[in-house]
Amino acid sequence: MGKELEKNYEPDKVEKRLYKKWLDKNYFHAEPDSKKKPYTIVMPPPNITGQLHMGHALDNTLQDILIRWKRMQGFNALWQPGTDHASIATEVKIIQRMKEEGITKEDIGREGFLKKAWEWKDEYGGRIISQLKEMGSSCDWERERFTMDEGCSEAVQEVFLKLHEKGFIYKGARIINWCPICKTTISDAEVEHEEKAGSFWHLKYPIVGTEEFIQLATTRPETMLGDSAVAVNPEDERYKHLIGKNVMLPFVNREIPIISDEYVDKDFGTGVVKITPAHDPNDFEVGVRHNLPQINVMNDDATINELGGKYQGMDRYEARKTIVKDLEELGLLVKIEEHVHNVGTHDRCKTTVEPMIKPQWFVKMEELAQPAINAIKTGELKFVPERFGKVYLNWLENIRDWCISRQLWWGHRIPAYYCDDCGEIIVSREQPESCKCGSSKIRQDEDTLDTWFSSALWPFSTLGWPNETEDFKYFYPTNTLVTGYDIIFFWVVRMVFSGLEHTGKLPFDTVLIHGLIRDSEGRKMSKSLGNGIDPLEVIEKYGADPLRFTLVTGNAPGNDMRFYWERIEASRNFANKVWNASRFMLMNFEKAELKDVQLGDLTKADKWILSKANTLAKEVTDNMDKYELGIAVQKLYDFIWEEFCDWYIEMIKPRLWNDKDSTKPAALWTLKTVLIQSLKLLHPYMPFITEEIFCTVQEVEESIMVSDWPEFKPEWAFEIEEAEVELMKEAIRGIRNVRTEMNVPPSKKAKVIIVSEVEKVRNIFEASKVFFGNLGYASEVLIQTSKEGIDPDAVSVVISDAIIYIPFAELVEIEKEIERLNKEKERLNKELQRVNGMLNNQSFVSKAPQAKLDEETAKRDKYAHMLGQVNERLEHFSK
RNA sequence: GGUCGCAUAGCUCAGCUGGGAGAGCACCUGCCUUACAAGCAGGGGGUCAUAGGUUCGAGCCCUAUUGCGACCACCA
Repeated sequence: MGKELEKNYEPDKVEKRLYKKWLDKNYFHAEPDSKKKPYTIVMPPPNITGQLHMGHALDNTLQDILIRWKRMQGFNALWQPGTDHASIATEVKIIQRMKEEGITKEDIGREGFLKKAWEWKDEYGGRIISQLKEMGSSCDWERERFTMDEGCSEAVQEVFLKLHEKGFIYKGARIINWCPICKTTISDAEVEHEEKAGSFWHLKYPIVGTEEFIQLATTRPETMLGDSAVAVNPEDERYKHLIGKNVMLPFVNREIPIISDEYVDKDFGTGVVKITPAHDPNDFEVGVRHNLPQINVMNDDATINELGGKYQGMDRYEARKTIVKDLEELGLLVKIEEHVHNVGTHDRCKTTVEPMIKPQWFVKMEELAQPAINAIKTGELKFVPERFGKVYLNWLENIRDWCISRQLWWGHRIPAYYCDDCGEIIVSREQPESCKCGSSKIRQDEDTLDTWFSSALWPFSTLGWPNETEDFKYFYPTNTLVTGYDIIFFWVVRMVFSGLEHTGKLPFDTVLIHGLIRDSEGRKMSKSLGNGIDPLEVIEKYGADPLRFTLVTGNAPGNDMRFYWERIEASRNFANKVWNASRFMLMNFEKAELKDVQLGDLTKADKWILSKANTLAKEVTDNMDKYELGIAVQKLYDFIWEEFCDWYIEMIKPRLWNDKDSTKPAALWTLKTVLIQSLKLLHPYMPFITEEIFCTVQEVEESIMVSDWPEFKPEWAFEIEEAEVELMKEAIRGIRNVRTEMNVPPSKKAKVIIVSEVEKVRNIFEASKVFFGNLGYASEVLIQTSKEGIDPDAVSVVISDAIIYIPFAELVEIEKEIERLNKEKERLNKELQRVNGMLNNQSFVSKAPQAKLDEETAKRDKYAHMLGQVNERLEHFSK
């Protein structure tokens, strides 16, 4: 053991070196191996435009913990990484950059644009990957994939063709969400509903052939240009007589019918609704039921088109203002009310979405959703925490057809071709030479697919599907999916039904959901607020281990977490604690020879800590099995800091510093064994520091990450010794406590006399005399059967089955001692009262389990005995 | 409108199948004890939101209420 460690742990000196070592040794790589059980996690692919943020840091920390743990458990662990082309997000960014250069998409055309996009990908795609590496992520980088690489694109084509063939993909003119800024359709999932203050305009339309008007209310008066009916509820007595009549639509002078439809709520507004099938999803449905014309009055940029008469060319909001003004002039505006309503906005650019009718490609969802619904109902698919299963189920049960075509260039181009002569639509892998009508004027659909169409296939496209590769057969289905609750709809749902449909298997069995990292005030971290904490900054200042540790500490799955630098510091302090415990060990090993040590050579203290470490391994594993990482990490923290450092290391110092002590080798062996065990358990959470210490202590190159995960060993279970050491700790705590209360400085040593009538107890203290010197500031320890010969005025501590006298050389204030004893008496009385309350309760005695009964009975005896001792002491002082 | 979550120490949060309220930070006291002052020892501080109920026993289960928060939703 010639190696030494620095006084403080300095992450920047070790992290890069260790990560490189892991890569060089190829530890992260997994190959199919029929002799081992696979464990697979597929990484949610970050966008190529992305920069590492706290969300990624959390997501990847959780995955790395699981994968490192399973790898150590002996699984053939594969963490499959990659990136997402993120069609719209990337395209927007590229356009922005082109704008700075004064170029538009149209200037350079589709091909030119795609060239730029790939350049972008080459430039930025690797950035987030290298940032993930700084986190310590143990992904199999050799397998890094991209949603638009050849294999993934093949999968996309295959799925499109298959779904089309089965009739699940269709093209139709339906109402879709249109973003007038991005100039593309978006899916329902991409629409965010925001409450906005608006107005409710009450208008009246003249009824044809009468002098009457019908009054209605709308939040979007400009859509009147596209009205094709006015609807009332069939049961509404006020309007029954008007059904079937026509109204004259102002400005466009179109006669439209008054119809009746259940959709209209009699009690809302005036009970009359204008119907605009081309610009409202509900009106669209009404229109279909009543066979109304669909009149699209807007251009793609949401300006009014040629059907809008004099309003042509105006932006939708400008048209709104002008139309309201014009209606007012005609006396057709009744009133304006304040009105708060939900407005659909595009989640990316926050532009108000315009519903429009356009021919688009859709995936028919109802039938595809069914197996995904069953999977959660049968329990085959599990969410952690469970409640997110409801969110998932609710979405699937109310699912609508998925609009998958996008008017973008960056993405998978739809494999559909049109014959210019006969209008035939041909879905095929390659561009057909000619149409069956004989024409060769064939062109491909201009649109690309929703970016989630390819991510939906990610768990199997990355493993080689649609080809039956060895990887696919071995690693698929994957096991755990780790992601945030914000993309359950976008991604999780779609992976599940896609996996079931195309591979016949669930893509994973468990979805571990985590929350958001918020700022210290609980706000979402966002660019516009500028309140984001850069994980790379945390790593630079404190290291990756403290960051990872912080992200899993004190958090339950699915809950949001606030970020505090203080918490990072606390984790850093813990890392440093581990570091220094290891330093302590190394320093002592330098001066000693490690002999062969058998379990029989161990002292009670050794057995106590070994037994505790053994239990710890079991508990941590159990917690991790249940994905309770926050609890597991808390147990590790408490064990290492309190039990191992504060108690065990302090207990063995006298043995280590005394070369003549025959138990010194046992202490060294235990120290090392328990430290190594702790490091292994801690490794998934803090990979770097544990590796550095492990290799230094073991003087090996072989990594801790490929060592065996500790398992519970029956031969390490020492219940009796555990109880004995706990008794000794109780005595020492009592002594320290009294000394502080009596204001005795640590430098003042004092004699300690332990009196017990129980032989077993005396033996325990006899065997642990040595600890009282350095832990209890004792100058001398006497153990006796009776209090004979002890200064009756000495300060005393009553513990289970013993009383400890400390005759300080100086006089202590007797009042203080009496006060202290009285407090203790009060405490014991309260405890006794509680226990007696239970034991005297007939229903408790008859109904509580025997174990609980025994436990409480034992406590009663113990407290009663202690109380007797305390009373005896008090009697003495009252004389 | 619907669904779900949260309410526990000054702050931020844990608390697994119901069985004597925990951590980190902050605060108070005393210690530079040869692994660590990024530390050691000791301490104060909680009607577990409110009201009922189930139970021998409730922070935990049930019901209602209040206050936050999230998500979903076609009231024009």
